[in-house]
Amino acid sequence: MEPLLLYPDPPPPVLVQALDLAGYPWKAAGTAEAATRLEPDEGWAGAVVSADVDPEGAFALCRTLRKRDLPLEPLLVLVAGHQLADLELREDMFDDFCVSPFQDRELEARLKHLFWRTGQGTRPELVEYGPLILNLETYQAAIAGRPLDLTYMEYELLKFLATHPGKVFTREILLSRVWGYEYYGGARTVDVHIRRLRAKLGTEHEHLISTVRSVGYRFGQSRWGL
Amino acid sequence: MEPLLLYPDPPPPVLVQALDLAGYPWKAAGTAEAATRLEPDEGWAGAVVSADVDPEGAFALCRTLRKRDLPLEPLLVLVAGHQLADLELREDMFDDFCVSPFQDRELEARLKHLFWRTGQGTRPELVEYGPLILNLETYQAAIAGRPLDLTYMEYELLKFLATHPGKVFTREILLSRVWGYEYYGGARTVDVHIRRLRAKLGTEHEHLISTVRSVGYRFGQSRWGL
DNA sequence: CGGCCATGTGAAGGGAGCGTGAACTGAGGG
DNA sequence: CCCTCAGTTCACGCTCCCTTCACATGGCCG
Repeated sequence: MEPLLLYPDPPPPVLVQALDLAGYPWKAAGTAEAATRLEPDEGWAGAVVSADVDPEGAFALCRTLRKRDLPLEPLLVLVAGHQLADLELREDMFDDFCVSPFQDRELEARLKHLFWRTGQGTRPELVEYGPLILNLETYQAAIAGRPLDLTYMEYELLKFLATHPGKVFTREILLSRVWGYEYYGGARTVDVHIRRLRAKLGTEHEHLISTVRSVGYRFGQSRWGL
Repeated sequence: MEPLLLYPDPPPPVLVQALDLAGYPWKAAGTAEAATRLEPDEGWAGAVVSADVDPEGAFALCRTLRKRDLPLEPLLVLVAGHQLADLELREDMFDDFCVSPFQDRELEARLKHLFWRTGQGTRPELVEYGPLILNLETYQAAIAGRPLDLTYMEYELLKFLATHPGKVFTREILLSRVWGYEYYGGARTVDVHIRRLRAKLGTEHEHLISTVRSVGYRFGQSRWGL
């Protein structure tokens, strides 16, 4: 799991304790610049911003995180009881809040519900097989969390193979199903695309596409076990 | 304002006190049948279900309210601290929760935030994505606070893209959805409008619209992991 | 071991797709 | 009538990548 972004730096000990107890990884940042600098390639899993010590800095950070090109979600703020009235003017800057002092398990329950909720709303149409994920709506692909930069034909070929895992296809079948029935070209074209796909999958995952000599190619495991 | 549905009947005095203090009208129901019988013509504004006395009955009611043709929203449950772990298995039965004993103003803040959040869905006068803001009522647009002077078609195109962030659309789909189903013209028209939009977004934000070669265009980015 | 066939590999060309500048059309206004 | 502006279309050129070919590699058979 990607780490949570915490504010301020260092974060309040009670917050750290609760997150460690719940098993959430985290990194702390004291400024928006630090948050950008420390951000993992896959982005933050979310943010927990403590606003009871430095409200101005905390909400300024919330605003910045929300205005990014890829808005940070979900965002949970910790507030003291006397700050509850201030939240009304900042509804758009957070997804949930927690009143200090809080129980460890309340924070954990809120994070769980937030992740569940934000995951529900934007459930895209996905093709998944092991570490491979294809997002059919956005034409994006990822292997083991790492984004894959695929060309159009590479994506179409991988999509076709991944939607029929374990099955072997001849080059001719692939040409007709992926390229189109009227396609007339050399069968070796398939080989080259398979090679590029393997290269982009990386040495760790290239075995996802296996060669069946004298027949064609197969994605994923064969179905002997079924 | 329509009344809130409360459970059980009679509701806990602390709950009644908090709601009366905040000015929310309410009616209590002890069973799902009573909830249906007492429901106003315009429907409930929401529900607050206290689960600390009778958890089984409370969550059974939640399930019933959620399974209706028009699911009741928003739904807030009150739980005792020791019940927090039970929430994980019932994520889909509530929108937010509050831990007893609670402060009056925490419940008020949670209801406010819930109404704000669910109100977003039914009243989208604003479209926001990161630094971009579209005001649908005034036909104004702004990027990172800077006003954008968009023409009609530019605005319509950007609005359509921004309301479906991450998703890729072909030129044909864009022509039919933005220009109109009966439109008959060259697909390159889309290219030119995309280019003008990028120019007006500025070099800092033009990457919000990305080209997916051989497919079409995409606004914003997609989230991975879920 | 040696021949043969199937597949992997590297490189090069050519064409499709898209960005870009500019012209054209029609509506609206002074 | 001329000017402006929005929308559309066109021509040009560049980039990318699909395709192809030649060669290398490797497995299977005698």
